[in-house]
Parts: sequence; C-alpha cells; structure tokens
Amino acid sequence: MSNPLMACRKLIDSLLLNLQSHDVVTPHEVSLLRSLIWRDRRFKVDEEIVVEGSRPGYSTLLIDGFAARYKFLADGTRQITALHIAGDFVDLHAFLLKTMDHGIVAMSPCHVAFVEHSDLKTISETQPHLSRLFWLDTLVDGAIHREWIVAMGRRSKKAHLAHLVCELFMRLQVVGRTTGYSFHFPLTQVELADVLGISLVHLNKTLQILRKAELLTWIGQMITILDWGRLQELAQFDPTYLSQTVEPR
Amino acid sequence: MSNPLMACRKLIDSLLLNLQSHDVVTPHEVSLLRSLIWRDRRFKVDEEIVVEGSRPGYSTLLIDGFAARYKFLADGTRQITALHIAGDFVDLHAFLLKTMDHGIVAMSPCHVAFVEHSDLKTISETQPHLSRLFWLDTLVDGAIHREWIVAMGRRSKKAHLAHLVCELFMRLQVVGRTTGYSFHFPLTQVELADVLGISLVHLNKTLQILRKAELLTWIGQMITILDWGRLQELAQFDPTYLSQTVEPR
DNA sequence: CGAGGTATTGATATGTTTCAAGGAGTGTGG
DNA sequence: CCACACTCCTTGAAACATATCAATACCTCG
Repeated sequence: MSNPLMACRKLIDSLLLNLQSHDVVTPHEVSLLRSLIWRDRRFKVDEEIVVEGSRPGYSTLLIDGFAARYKFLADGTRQITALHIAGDFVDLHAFLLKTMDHGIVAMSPCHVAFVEHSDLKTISETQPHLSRLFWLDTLVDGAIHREWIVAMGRRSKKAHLAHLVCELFMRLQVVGRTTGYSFHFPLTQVELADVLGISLVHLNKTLQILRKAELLTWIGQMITILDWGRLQELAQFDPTYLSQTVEPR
Repeated sequence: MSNPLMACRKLIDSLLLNLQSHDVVTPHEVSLLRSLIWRDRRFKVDEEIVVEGSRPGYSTLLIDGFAARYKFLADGTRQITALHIAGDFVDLHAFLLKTMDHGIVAMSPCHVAFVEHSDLKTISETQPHLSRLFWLDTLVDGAIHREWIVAMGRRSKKAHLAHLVCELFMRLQVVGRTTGYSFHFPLTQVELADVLGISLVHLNKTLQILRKAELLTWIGQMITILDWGRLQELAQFDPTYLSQTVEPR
C-alpha cells in the first residue's frame, strides 16, 4: 500500500487517458474516480491477480504492466482471451457477473488498484455519465473479443499476429506507453502462442515471416514496428472497433 | 408494425425471460420496458438488420428468430462472431459504441423491436438497476465471446461444435425455445462453418463424428441432443459464464 | 422438367502440431 | 571464475489436421 497522496494523484492517470479517448471526463468525475481507489498493490510476474471461480467484492484497475485473462482446459492447454494494459479496468466485469469464469494473471510486474463493488454500485446510482463510461469500457473489451474471434477464425496466422501488434500499438499509444513505433512487450513466445491459440513452434515460424518481411522487430522485451502501413495492410487492421473517438456517450 | 396492444403485452416476453435468468425484475421495470418499444418489424432470412459502418439512433431487440453478428474480410470469407436468439438485446452495444464495426443479419425470419437511444439514455439516468441489467446483458455477451475464443483456439473442432450446441441449448431453454432436448436451428452448414471458423467440408465431417457417436441429430432445422451428459463432457461445457443465476446485480 | 441451393464424399494440397534437439542468455553455488 | 541448471528461442522432420478442389446426390421451387 503506497502513500495516500500519491494515490490521489497518479493512480488513475492511465485510466483517465483511457476514458478520455472515448469522451470528455469532467473534473468532478475525475475527483470521484480518485476517491474510488482505496488500496493499491503490486504483483510479480505470473502471480494471479484474480482467481478463477472466485467472487471478488472489488474490481481491479491496472495502473501499470501487462495482465492476461485466461482459461485452462482439462488437457492442460491454456487460451488467453484478453490482454490488458495500463488504464484497463481489468475486471470491472465481476461487478455484475459476480463469479469469475476465468482467471487473470500478471504477464509483467503489475501495479493495480482496487475499487469496491459497493462504491461502483453507488456510482451507478448517482453518476449516470460515469457509469456509461464504465459500461463503454466493457463494451470495447467485447469489441476486441469479436475482433479476436475474426482473427482466430478467418485470418492467416501471420495476419492474426500482425493484427494483434497493430491493436496493442494503438491501445498503448492512448495511455502513453509507446515511443515512436516501439513499445514494451513482456510476453514470452509461449504466452503469445496462448494468445493466438497456436503452438509455440508455429508462432516462432510465423514471427520469422514478419521479421523477414521487415515489418517489425522484437528484441528483448521491445517490439518496434518498422512499416506501419504495410503491417496494417497485411493485418487488414481497421481501428474503428477500439472506439478511440471523443464524442458524447 | 403490429398493433400497439400486442406490442405492450408480448414483445418483451423473451427479453424478460432473459433478464429474469440473472436477477429479479420489478413490475415497474417491466412496464418501463414495455414503454421503451416504439416500433417492431419483421426481417426475412439473409436481410441485414444492422449495417456495418452505420450509426443507428436506436437499438434492436430480437423478439423471435436467429440473428448473427459477422464481419467480412477482404478475401470474401466471413466470420460470425455471435449468434443471437429470442430475448437478446442484439445491438445494445451501439448505444455507447456509436459506430457499428460489424453487421447483423437475420439467420431465420426475425421479429425485432426497436428502442430509441435517447430512451436508453433516460433509463441510464433514472433507472440504475435496470441499467445494470442492460449492462449485464452486454457483459454476458462478452463472456460468451471469451468462451468462443477458448473454443476456437484450444478445443478440437468436435469439442467446439459440441460446446456450441450445449451453449445454444442452455440459452434457448431460458427463453422457452426448447422442447425436451430439441430446438429449432435454422442455420445452414455453410453458416455454421462461418461460426466455427472452419471450412464447410470440415464442418460436415466433424458433424458426422458427433452423429456417429450418437450425441445428437440434426434433421431439417431441428437439433436434438441425444446424450446431454456425454455431449457436455466432450465439450467440457461449464455454464458458469452464462450467469444464469438469479441474484442481486 | 430444370435451376439453384444444400449436403455429402473422396482425393490431394496446404497448414499446423508434435517430437526432438541444439543454442543462447541468465543466475547460482562451489 | 567456471560449471551447472534453467528458461527461452530456434530449427528440422514427421505426423496429423484442415482446406481446397471436384463430383455427386438430394431437395425445393417455379
């Protein structure tokens, strides 16, 4: 738990950037958001942030780092169903879904903040606009899910991978986590294979294709897009689904 | 457009059953729901209910029939990202997402009702509980999306197909569209292949496996589950994600 | 009866997984 | 400081899954 003054100032910065990519947030709403946070915590890589099957009484806001929603199957394989970055209200879902049907795990060291469900309920009863922004946040998650379904079902693996890189780049840009065409990407290849739903070996070979085509580099934990235009074209990437336009919601 | 008296009584029945599978709906909320509907309409098979790229000023409620969300890719392939049934608030999303990033098409003759976004906004400002139920409806959509991602990425094709049948059966049961272990299923095999993200030929062969294992029959437009236990087992189907438990939300 | 959509089947081509092995980097303890 | 274990990445080959191509059968509708 860090110092309360810090909490008031910095903890909601990335959430704010996220929300502001969709609509104007009033100063009063900003201060309400600040008051929502009653505790923050850091998780190490591979630590469970939310456990499958649990019924948390709070929701988790990702302040910094990468987290993944996932589900294990009986045969031990894993599918990652979403990647979350700074500013994502990771399990706002649990506020209404109650029982977690999947787990959330830290893909990098993660800094998270907690918000009580009772406070979210109060917000939903007194702050219609802010409630709609929260709702929208989960709707964008859904839109991303749909895009992933399209990618898994009908895109080639290289287009799928390219699409994911495009999406992450645009989402990270909103919360100021890019430098030029580069961004920090902490997943291992095994984990990325679990995102795309393919084997490690095949992911590795797909990656080689994008590298040989000089579309991107991935060195250490840094991805750099070398040719945004061609990458977008290969991925048939259309960012409409991310709803990154400021308009009344 | 049908007679207003009919509209008041029957049009929201399936939506009501849907919402009531998650939480109690008060009589006042029921009458509000009735008053929301200002127009209904019937669509023929393959008619577009909502057009990709449009910015509708209303949302669409499916009263009866099957509809699909889909996206076409440049090479002409299609991926269906969701199947909607009676009682689904099909594009409640557009209320906050504004621009449709995908289309919605009738998979069977569909009876739909329209709700103005301005009325939804009023609801969101005066009816917190009803708003949360609407929000929940979209969250369940998201949970279904995640389950589809898992199925596409990590389940065998026959398990994927079995899982879909399990899911549809449980959803249709809630809105009273099953008879024993049978339900009406109007998709063609081409369309079902677009749901699973596989080729028609392979879908057909996968289907034979389930038929030969005597797990189900699909004759005409009627699917009958012959062995619910074994089907569920093959699919590793756990209905938690459908949130079909009545509790305060 | 013919036309068009739908389902089925077999053969072949392509995509993807699995198995297996090696290499590169990192941290640790003797 | 080196040897070792460990994780992660890379590569090749063989086994398996899935797509594509092609042909036929069936049905409904006009």
